[in-house]
Amino acid sequence: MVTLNDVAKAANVSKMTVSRVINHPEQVTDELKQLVFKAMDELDYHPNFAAKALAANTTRIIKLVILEKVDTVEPYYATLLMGVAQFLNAHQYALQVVTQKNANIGDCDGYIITGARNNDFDWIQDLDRPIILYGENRHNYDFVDSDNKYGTFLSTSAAINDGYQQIVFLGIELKESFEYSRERGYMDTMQKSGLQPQIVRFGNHSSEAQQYIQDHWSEFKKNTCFVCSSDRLAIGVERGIQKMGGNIPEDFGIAGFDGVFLDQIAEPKLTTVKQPVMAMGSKIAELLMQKINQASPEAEQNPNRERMEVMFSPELIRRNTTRNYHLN
Amino acid sequence: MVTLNDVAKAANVSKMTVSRVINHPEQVTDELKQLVFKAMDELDYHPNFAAKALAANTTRIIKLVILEKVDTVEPYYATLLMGVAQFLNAHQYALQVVTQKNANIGDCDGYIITGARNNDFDWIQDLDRPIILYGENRHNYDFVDSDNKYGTFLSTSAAINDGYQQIVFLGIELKESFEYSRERGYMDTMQKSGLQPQIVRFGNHSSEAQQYIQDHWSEFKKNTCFVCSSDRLAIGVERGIQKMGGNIPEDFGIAGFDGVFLDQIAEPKLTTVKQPVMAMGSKIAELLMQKINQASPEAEQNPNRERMEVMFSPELIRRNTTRNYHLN
DNA sequence: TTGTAGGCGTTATCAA
DNA sequence: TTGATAACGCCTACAA
Repeated sequence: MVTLNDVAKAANVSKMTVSRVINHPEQVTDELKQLVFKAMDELDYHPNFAAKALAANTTRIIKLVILEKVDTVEPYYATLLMGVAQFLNAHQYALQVVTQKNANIGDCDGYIITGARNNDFDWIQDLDRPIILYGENRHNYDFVDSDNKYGTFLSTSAAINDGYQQIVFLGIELKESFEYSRERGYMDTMQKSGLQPQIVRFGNHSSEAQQYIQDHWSEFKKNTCFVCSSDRLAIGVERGIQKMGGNIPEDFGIAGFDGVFLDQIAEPKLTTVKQPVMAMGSKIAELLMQKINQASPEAEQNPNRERMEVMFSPELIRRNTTRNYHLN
Repeated sequence: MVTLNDVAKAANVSKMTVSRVINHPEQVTDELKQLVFKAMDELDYHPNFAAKALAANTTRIIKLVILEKVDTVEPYYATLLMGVAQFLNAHQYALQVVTQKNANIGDCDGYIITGARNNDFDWIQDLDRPIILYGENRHNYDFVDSDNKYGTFLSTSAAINDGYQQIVFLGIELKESFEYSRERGYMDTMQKSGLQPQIVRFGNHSSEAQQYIQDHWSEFKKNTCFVCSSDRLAIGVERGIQKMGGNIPEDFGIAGFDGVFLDQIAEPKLTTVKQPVMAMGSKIAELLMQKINQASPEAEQNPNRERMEVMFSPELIRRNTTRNYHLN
């Protein structure tokens, strides 16, 4: 294993100079820097993760907390994780994937929390390291999310432009921030267009949405679009319409939300609001590292400090469940 | 932070004794052990990951290599990862999730490799740490997998017992070990029952399976069961049958393979061969740690050493795409 | 601007 | 069986 010392010898300097070239390059003359870089290169030097952590009295470990029942684990976690991992790897941080149950075993430098519901915040509050949440929240925690309101604005206004007359919103029966934002995006867009909003809500299961469509089939005139708060619901709607013999997308349109995996599984493939999950994962890691590096007890306590909220713009992917897919 | 030293003082012993209590308890008298345990407990001592790694000249990092295009990432990865993470966390190992591209950045103690295809083995061969693969292979690497042959034995023989007359196997067009095993399980079971096997193969996409069903609809008599090599294919079959107006499960049965996520998304829900993905994840981690702890250059080189192959028995989940779901 | 000394928490080695 | 010492690779603090 190549160490600082080896590089130092090769470059004919002390190991502190090498260390400085890495961590405080501005304190070293260009001349020496060149020598050191050359030596590092030739020896293929890679800093030792553990030694770094030990000396700095940090762990260089980030915990990714998944607050969902294990058997429910949504497919987007895999993608989110890839994004997180990418950034972390590049900055020599290791990852620990945990559930709430075993989250307190062992130390770490910071937390990424996903799937947090309102009743999780008691627990989250007790964590004593920097935290970034995946998902907007009303508890004043820093977060990264896609712009949920803008997302349903996109799908709702597309439905309007496509000429659907009746536009129904299928929401998730959950008193969570992201759901409110999605409903708001729909409401605002409808109102601006002078259209009558109509919202129904279910648990996030395709079967409930399907059942709803079948039970209320007579209420839907041709030329109706269903704007959904998730692809799961959208798939249920699609099945319900197919079962009742409705024509997609000519007479009935469907727009989903999420754009991870499920939208591709559906047939016809879903028009959906796609979240850039991978990029969001990287951003979360980036923000967390930023917080870790600035971390000071005062800063953390300061009620006036600015809250970090990063919203990614989702994108409307037009596919085969809304009319003008041929424009795509 | 509580260190070995703190515990040692509290227990009135040297820190080496404390260290031994943790790592070589058989070398310490019961008397002292009790004292040390008590002190550790009272102080809530947790060993320092980085210090351990530094002293032992290891990294205590395991790389999980995902060899798939990022946008394809299958949902089961999330579940597998939870299994791996669970074991690793319990043993103070950290995880690094990487793709092939960035797998060589930074050191590690071992590799877990998933999604390896035949053309990946050139690269895998160059890795110089213990390796466990997820998935059987013909390259003599240690692996954990579900018993693929047994899996299709289960689904095929259930189809026979359910009284389906014609039993068609839909395979994945891939020259990979797992696919051969699944086809073999079907073939053997058919032959033993004196039935005529019939195999067709596609890329692993639901649309291809659906198309096949529609194109060949006239060839399938009522009382046919489609045994599939993946839930993706099974979903396609289900759609094809529905489109053609076939009756599931009375006239046409479907059995999938995998049992992660997709089987639940289908409607009717799929009868499928479920792999215990979470448990397999834990087992992979366990085997890898075992290898790491025994690791010696000779052992690794020894061509006679026993290959580790752990097969998990999958389970047939009877749901609504085969006849006797009411038995469930 | 550069170098020296000491310490981070743990473990292997050797001595008692 | 137990304890003292040195080492792992890096970084901070201080000295030159």
